[in-house]
Amino acid sequence: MTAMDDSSTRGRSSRSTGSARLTDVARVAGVAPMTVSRALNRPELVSESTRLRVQRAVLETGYVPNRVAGALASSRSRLVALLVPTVAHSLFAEVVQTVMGVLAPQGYQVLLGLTGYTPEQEETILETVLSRRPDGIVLTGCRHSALTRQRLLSAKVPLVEIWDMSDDPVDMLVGFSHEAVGRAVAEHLLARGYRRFGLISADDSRGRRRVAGFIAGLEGAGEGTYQLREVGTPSSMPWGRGMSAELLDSHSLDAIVCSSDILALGVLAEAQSRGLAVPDRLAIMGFGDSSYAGASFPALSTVRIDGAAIGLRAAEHLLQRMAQPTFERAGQSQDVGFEIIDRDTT
Amino acid sequence: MTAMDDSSTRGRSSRSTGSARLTDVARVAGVAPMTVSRALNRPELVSESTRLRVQRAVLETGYVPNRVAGALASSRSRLVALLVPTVAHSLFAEVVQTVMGVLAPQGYQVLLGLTGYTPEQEETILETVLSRRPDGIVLTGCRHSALTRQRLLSAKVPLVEIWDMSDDPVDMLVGFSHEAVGRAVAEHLLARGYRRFGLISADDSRGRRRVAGFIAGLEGAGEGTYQLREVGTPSSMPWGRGMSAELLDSHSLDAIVCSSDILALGVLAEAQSRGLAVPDRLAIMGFGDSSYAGASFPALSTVRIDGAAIGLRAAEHLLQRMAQPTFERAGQSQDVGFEIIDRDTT
DNA sequence: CTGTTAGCGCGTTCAT
DNA sequence: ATGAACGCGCTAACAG
Repeated sequence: MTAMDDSSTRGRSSRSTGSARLTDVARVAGVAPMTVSRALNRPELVSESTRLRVQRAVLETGYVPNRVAGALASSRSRLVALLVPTVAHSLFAEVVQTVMGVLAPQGYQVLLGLTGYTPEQEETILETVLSRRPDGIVLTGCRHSALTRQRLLSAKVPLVEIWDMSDDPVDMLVGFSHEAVGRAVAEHLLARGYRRFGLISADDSRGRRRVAGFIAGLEGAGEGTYQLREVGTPSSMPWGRGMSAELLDSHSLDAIVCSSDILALGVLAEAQSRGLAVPDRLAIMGFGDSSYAGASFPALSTVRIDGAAIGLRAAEHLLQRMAQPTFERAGQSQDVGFEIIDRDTT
Repeated sequence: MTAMDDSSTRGRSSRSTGSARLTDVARVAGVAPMTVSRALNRPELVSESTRLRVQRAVLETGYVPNRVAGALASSRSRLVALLVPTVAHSLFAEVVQTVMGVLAPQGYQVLLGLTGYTPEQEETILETVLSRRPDGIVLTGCRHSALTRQRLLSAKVPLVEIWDMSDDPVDMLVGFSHEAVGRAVAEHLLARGYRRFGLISADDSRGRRRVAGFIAGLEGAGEGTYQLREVGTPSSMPWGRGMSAELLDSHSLDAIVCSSDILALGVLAEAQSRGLAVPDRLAIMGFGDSSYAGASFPALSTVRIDGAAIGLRAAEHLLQRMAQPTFERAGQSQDVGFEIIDRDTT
């Protein structure tokens, strides 16, 4: 049914195998190219009969619209850039899932960028991403290099920064404060009587800010001691298990605070193998918990981050702004907060 | 430094804020647009002096190339479509990471598509993806709808199907046989003396084929009984814990086989809370293990899938093919296999 | 409701 | 080593 009609002398010489174009459909349907374009993009502006003829012609030619031409002509790419450090972390994977789940039904496709955890990579990737002229950008974090920030500002594209908090967002912002997380965890654990802490953190800037917040929390209370260890990426259970073993061998600890839930599971494995009662002899605090580890291993405490809510709101803000004809920075922040979940809680 | 030079009368009326174009850079540099294009894309064809003038002009204008125009003019999008069911699963996240890790340094950007687990979604997403004219496609699975397969064939784009095995790949294929996994697990566990099995599988077609392979393995051996349960997506520890609790309440079981490692962790939690020795009283078999759960909880067995190897090879095959000037289907398959990891192994 | 005209910003091709 | 002309496939803007 979709055979290429041989009678149609294709436009130029070497288009040996190229797919059908709008003009091909138009010729087959016996209408002008513009009418085909309308029949496809704004069917309500076209009469029923021609719409049907066009549909038939589309099937007959096997036409697939060329959106790169469309984007160039209309200055609307229907592309959203989504920049996250990694997808190999359940938290960011959750964000990607929800953002795409909202955008895809609205006809937006996602250009994914993996920025790692360094501003340099972010800078490079942002440049290549901007060259696609996306209609919107979702970007993880809000501590950018000067050049990144400048490009963001001059790009005149709706932008949502996520997963962090700042006083002067570039445009829109949905996230939470990492310092606040650290401080809250410190206060929470101190209140429950823990005093000697091990900290296992991934080598990433936001993780370090959570650690800094934690330490500030201890200092503010004038109590508690801590040992800090950094692990490489990607975080994994063996890292958590190995680092906690090292910490427990050399120090007497009440509690271990991890920068992800997967590290916390590794710590749990180590505690179990040592016969340490969790959380009575040793408290274990994770971060994120998008796989709901805490629901299955209730001895695990965690800082629950609602990645789905962040993704959802970011995508919705973006959609709203992309729908507006005039570009204007919003300058609004939304703090979705976090929740410390503990076996004692609820 | 990047101020828009006001003396330059921008081409047309309403480009109030549009970014600089190639012609703008050319004017500032005092050369022809074509020379700027070359200085940027093929610097070796341009004299050192003009190259430097162009570089300066680029900085001065804040020029960011418009790759949608470039793609239209050159018929090379430098875009690779990557279609996976989800990224909220460590296995596919690992594939995404490695594919992007290989492609980004080569100047390719990734258009991500989430197909869920249904051929219908795959069909829809493939259509929108093809409209961007990607230079290559990585697609999960090889059981497509008729329309999908036809579009794939007529798209004339290098394609790698991954994560499955087939006799007649559309183009290139890197994966493993799900039936073989199921059968191997059955034989492995039977050989170790297990007989009464619980199967917890996600509601996905490849998972079902692994289950079918497992059952075929039992029937081939003429031994073993099984109870099957399906869980919803996304898989999570609570699903594993809940389903295994239900199974263990109503049946006397030797072993529980899960369609993912995260389910297996939930089963482990349930076993621990019941005081069941693992794997002596109850064997637990996962699938994937890209978070290396088995390394930290050695009581867990698993079918180890090397998602990184799959992503790596897929990306490399694609790069090679995209570099070739003439399009030609390869028709080659690569079985990367799998490995059953058991506490008894090694 | 439908058609015509005129580019979108760039790379290919050929000339110099 | 550099430039000029042309068109990639589509849509905005206007006309009818």
